[in-house]
Amino acid sequence: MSAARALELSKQFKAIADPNRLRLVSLISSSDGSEACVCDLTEPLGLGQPTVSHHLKILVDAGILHREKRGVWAYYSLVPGALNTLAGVLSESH
Amino acid sequence: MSAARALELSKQFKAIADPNRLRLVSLISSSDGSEACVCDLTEPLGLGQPTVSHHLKILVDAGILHREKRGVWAYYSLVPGALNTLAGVLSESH
DNA sequence: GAAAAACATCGACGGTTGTCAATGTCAGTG
DNA sequence: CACTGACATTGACAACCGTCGATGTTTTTC
Repeated sequence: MSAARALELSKQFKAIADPNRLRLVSLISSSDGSEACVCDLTEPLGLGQPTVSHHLKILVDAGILHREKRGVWAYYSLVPGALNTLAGVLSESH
Repeated sequence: MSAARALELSKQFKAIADPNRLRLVSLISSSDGSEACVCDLTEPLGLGQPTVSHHLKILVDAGILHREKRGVWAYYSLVPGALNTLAGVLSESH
């Protein structure tokens, strides 16, 4: 694996290598319509709203979550295939 | 996903969420006999021996690599199924 | 337009991480 | 037993990370 490819992949793995972000992804994927707004996510995680927004931004920047603003709410959903690509890296060739 | 389970998984993801450790895993899995010693790994990564040993220890502590001392050399290999378990987490239920 | 609600951003703080130089440990060699 | 080579451990340092309180922005409501 090239250094450049490793750096690229590490950015995505870093994004999910946090307990609260793993729970965010899990909560969103199991939500109604596979999407959730920030106000639905703060209480089950026990974190403040700014902290949850911060984590969500990291996941969006890594290409794992998608953000859609509808009215006053921001709805977050999984980017199709993003996690599967990472899963493929971990299971290939061994 | 429970907070405890998320914490447990995040420790393993943190272990591979580093470009040099991703390359270590890749180098080892593609090595002859699927194992390698430290002296084989320092040069392709361009890192010092203590740094490589440090990264390898993190991967061993996370249950991703196995360490076997034979004479003066320490041989590192993949723990069977460890990466596949992580891959399963990323591809289940969505 | 004022007020409220949802969310983002900023600044700051302790804790963690990746790297290196120096040193320690242990097995093999002569 | 002294020496060498492979590796682990320690200590130190800058950089980064997760969290929070405070504040800014935007949309809806009255």
